[in-house]
Amino acid sequence: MPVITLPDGAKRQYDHPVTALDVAADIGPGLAKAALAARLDGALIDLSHVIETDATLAMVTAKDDDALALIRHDCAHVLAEAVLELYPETQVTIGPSIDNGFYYDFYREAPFSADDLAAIETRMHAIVDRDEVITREVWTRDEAVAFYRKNDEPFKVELVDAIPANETVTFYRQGDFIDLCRGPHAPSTAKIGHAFKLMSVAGAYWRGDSNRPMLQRIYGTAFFQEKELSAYLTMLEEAEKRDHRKLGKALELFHIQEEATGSVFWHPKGWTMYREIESYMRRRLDAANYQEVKTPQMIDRSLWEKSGHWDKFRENMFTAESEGDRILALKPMNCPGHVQIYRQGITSYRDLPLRMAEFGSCHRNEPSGALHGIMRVRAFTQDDAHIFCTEDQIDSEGRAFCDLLLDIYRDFGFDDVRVKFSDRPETRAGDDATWDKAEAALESATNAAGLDTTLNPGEGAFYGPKLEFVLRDAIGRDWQCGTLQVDFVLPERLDAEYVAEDGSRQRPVMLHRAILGSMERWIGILIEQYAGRMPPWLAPVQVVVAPITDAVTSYAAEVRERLAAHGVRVQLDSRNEKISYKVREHSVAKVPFIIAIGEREQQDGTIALRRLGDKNQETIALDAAVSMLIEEITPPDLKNS
RNA sequence: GCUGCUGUAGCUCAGUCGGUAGAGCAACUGAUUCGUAAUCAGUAGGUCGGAGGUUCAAGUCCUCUCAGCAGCACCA
Repeated sequence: MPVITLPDGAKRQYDHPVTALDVAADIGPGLAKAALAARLDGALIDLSHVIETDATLAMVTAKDDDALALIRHDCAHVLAEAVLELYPETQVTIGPSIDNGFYYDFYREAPFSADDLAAIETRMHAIVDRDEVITREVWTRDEAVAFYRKNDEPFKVELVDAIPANETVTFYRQGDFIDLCRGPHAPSTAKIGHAFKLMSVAGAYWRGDSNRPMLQRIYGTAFFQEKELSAYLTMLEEAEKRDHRKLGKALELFHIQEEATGSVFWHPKGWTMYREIESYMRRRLDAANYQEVKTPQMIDRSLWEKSGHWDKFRENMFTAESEGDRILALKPMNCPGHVQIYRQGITSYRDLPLRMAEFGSCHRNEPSGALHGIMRVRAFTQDDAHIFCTEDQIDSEGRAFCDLLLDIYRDFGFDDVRVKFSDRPETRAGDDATWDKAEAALESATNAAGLDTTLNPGEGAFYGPKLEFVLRDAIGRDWQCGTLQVDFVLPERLDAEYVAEDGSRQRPVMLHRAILGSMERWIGILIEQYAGRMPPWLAPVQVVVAPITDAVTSYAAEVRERLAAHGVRVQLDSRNEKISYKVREHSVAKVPFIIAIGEREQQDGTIALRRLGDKNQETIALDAAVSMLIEEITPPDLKNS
């Protein structure tokens, strides 16, 4: 008979099998009421689960980390129940909890409208109020298949069919609704509470396969407390405000228009940022012993055939015609071009590692649905480089790269970087020994750099393993920025070689690497990270000098001159407007420093400085202010030197 | 690319039952010289994304198309 060990180490002995709920009730009625599920020897179970042997047991309540996912999953079932009650012709398929809520995929001819969503949500509240008991049932797989065949639900039949014939499956029933589900679930629908909301409906392919039918996915979110829900919704609103597409327009950084979808028109202010970032990167690359090059925008198809891109990447390549039937392709990548430079002349082992960098403008014909502001475009510039090296140098080059990348990310204000490690895919080039070596080298590079990686099994490129450096945007979307890829294949295909110590000809390894990824995406991420309030060194306009009356304009102009002479991006706002109007306007434009000049400042040779976001201002002697501002706007890599 | 939604002034949006287009902000002009997040007054601004159709009449209804948005798929 079971001995139950509780989290505090206490043991309870029973002379008969008990349910998790029995144990909870034994501990106290409050706990029995609060319990949503339990954890049996670490695994989540229903409260109704019968325990027959010795085990450790912990109750899961709203305080538990897993509890939110649990009620969200419950909520998905309530959503499905509501949909079936309102639209009986609908087929339910799959509905899990996800990071910020849950969804359920439905098959139904007619699309769900916004009004439908409101009606469904209302019905969901009613179902919660009904407090339907949620019960678990164990069926044989064959029973389940027969059930769904009879109901003519092919999607469910497919799910159950995938399970081995002699196994059992579990169903969860609440009211008249029953669904194939692993569980666990809370004991009744009332446990969900009312702090939930349906967010949107959108298409989603059945089983994530674009060749299969499209279902309608209804997204929702749920919390334990109403105020948690409203906090989440407020957070979404705030995130929307820092959307780079809105800010890019509002701050006059760039625009995109119909005639050039997926390409950016950089306005003077946006281009100032762009150039500042490019200059910074150039300094960092110089310091890290990279050599910068520039390769052709269009290259004959024959080179892309050799490199393998024509085969594997043709759909995404733009082409142009010339001289009759000659086909040129706009480069989607810089690597083949770099190999052409590498191949000029003979390379000695003494020249390796050779680090070749390019701010390479690439064109890729991305699917229309993939385009997103300046984050995902068809014309973009990579801070690309290829390191030609020996296999033995992969490790040290990888480390140096990770260090450089982290240092650069830090300079831009990103400390929290997630790294995905993609190892060997099913179909690949190169033998296992080489892969072992490459993977080990990449791993040691990340370890040395102090990076935590998550494994992305089998997601490596066919030519080698890769690291992907991922940042998350304001709206919670992940964007891949940096990458480090080990490549044994391209040097072979494009016949790159070097002369080894013993005089033999050898293949170099190519490390493909980017830090920012694309200039466009990087700037988009920066805008969202800072909500448009760029660090002073990146701000398009760093200082505005605003005279309070005409009488002091000449002194204000002098202040402007002083700053401009030191390379400060400074403007004089001598318009006939009140100082409060100017302060508001330049604050809205997110200028980091506003200098107000009045009679007092003119007389004393001072300035009144106001920092963006501050309510107050300080009066500083002009000389001191100039040197302070110069320090403030100095790019991070040039500070203290 | 797929599903759904959206497209009206530089921006944010309103526009009823089909009856010939409206607000705020921005812009421009004038007045105001005013010490830290919007001074007042006036003026101008639109082939209603594009093409076709229905109608006496289309921003409004229908078809096609382009673009944007959300999600899915894609991102070597």
